[in-house]
Amino acid sequence: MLEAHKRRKPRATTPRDPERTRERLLQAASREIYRSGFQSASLDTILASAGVTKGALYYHFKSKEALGYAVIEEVIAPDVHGKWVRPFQSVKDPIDALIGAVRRIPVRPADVRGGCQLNNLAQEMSPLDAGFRRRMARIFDAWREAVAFTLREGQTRRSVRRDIEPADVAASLIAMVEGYGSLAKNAQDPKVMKAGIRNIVDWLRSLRPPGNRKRA
Amino acid sequence: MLEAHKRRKPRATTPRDPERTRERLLQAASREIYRSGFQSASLDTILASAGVTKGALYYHFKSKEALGYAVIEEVIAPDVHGKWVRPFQSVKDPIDALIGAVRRIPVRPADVRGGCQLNNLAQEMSPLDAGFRRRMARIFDAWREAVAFTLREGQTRRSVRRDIEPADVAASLIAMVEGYGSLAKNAQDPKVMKAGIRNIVDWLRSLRPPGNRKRA
DNA sequence: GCCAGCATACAAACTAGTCGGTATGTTAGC
DNA sequence: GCTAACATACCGACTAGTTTGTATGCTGGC
Repeated sequence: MLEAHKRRKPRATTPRDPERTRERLLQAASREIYRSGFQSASLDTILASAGVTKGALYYHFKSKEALGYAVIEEVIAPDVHGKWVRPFQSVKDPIDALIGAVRRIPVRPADVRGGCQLNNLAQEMSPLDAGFRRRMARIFDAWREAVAFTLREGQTRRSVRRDIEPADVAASLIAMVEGYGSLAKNAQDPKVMKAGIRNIVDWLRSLRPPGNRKRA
Repeated sequence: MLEAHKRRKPRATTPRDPERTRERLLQAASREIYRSGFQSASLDTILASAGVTKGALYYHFKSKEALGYAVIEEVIAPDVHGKWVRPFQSVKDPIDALIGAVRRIPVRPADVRGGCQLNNLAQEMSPLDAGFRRRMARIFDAWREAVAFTLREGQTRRSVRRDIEPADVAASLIAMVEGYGSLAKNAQDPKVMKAGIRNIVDWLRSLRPPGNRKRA
């Protein structure tokens, strides 16, 4: 503390770019929450990872809770939307589309070990904070509704069995995806997730109308 | 400190009962971990709930981590064993037995909101602590093996379809149970869990050999 | 000059864990 | 049977560190 004169700022990053700073905070928070959970996520870790300090954080977000809400709305929700909602907005064969989405679930070791970010946070925070819970419930609802929608459409086009209830099937699909994700996360083993995906795919195939089976 | 003579101990509880003290600590820890997760579980809260102080805790357990391990081995493991392993050790009809176990899943609001204790802890701690992970992986393995075992037995007795792979079906069952549990926990709604249970039961019925269907 | 956009310093509360002390229980020697 | 010596079980204050959040200070661009 003797040399009080070294006032040289590193200035490695862009001098002033509030939007970028905010985005860096969001991404850093998302990573740290993914690793440690929300409650145990340390603001200091987030700040170090984002390369800013407390002042920047509390300029852009009024509390840790608000930062968490923003991560849900601006990071997690768009991610789920891009993987499980948008792909089904216009589709030829719903079963093919669902199988494709299931097959696109990441199965790299790091992904399997970390689990599903939405499910992680939902498990941790749903009983503890209504703000978290509601925001994530909206994401789950949109997910389920998108899957049910494409199944209903498939039923009218005779590419999906008509003796199944789209809403129930959609819920089952999500439950199996998250359930297998949980098992694989505990096992810390991509093979568990891959086996789960195969089971889900087989089950999805069984939803085609009889006589309309494509492959084995 | 002036009146050094009042040496009357309240003695409301049993004067000295180390086993009981240990058990109270375990139960209190289990409750607090169930509510807040392991990382955010406060030792002070556990101690207040158990009615003892730090000395007692660190006499019986050498660290918070050790306390967590003990909760898994002495609280969670026996619970899962009693619900998902013992019931299948000798059974007439595996499908009936599995349906019974699924139907016995607690669906009271408090249970649904809190979620499955094993799954909660597995989700939180598996990527963070190998000791936790291994202990819980053993529980999941025993669960899956018990279900697969009873399915295999059913196959030899012609009460279970022979074109299914017991290990896969067992994993699917667990994935669905935990997956629906997750959805219901986020929704904070027993109806979600009840609907999931109905779906699981229907799926279990489809595992009977053709022509051996019992009820509708 | 002014103020948005941060950095810095600090506060208050909480964390796991340690440590000296103490009361109770058990055993050994006589 | 009495007591010294020791072991067990537990208390509660204390430490060192971490937590979120606040209050203030600085700085560059318009």
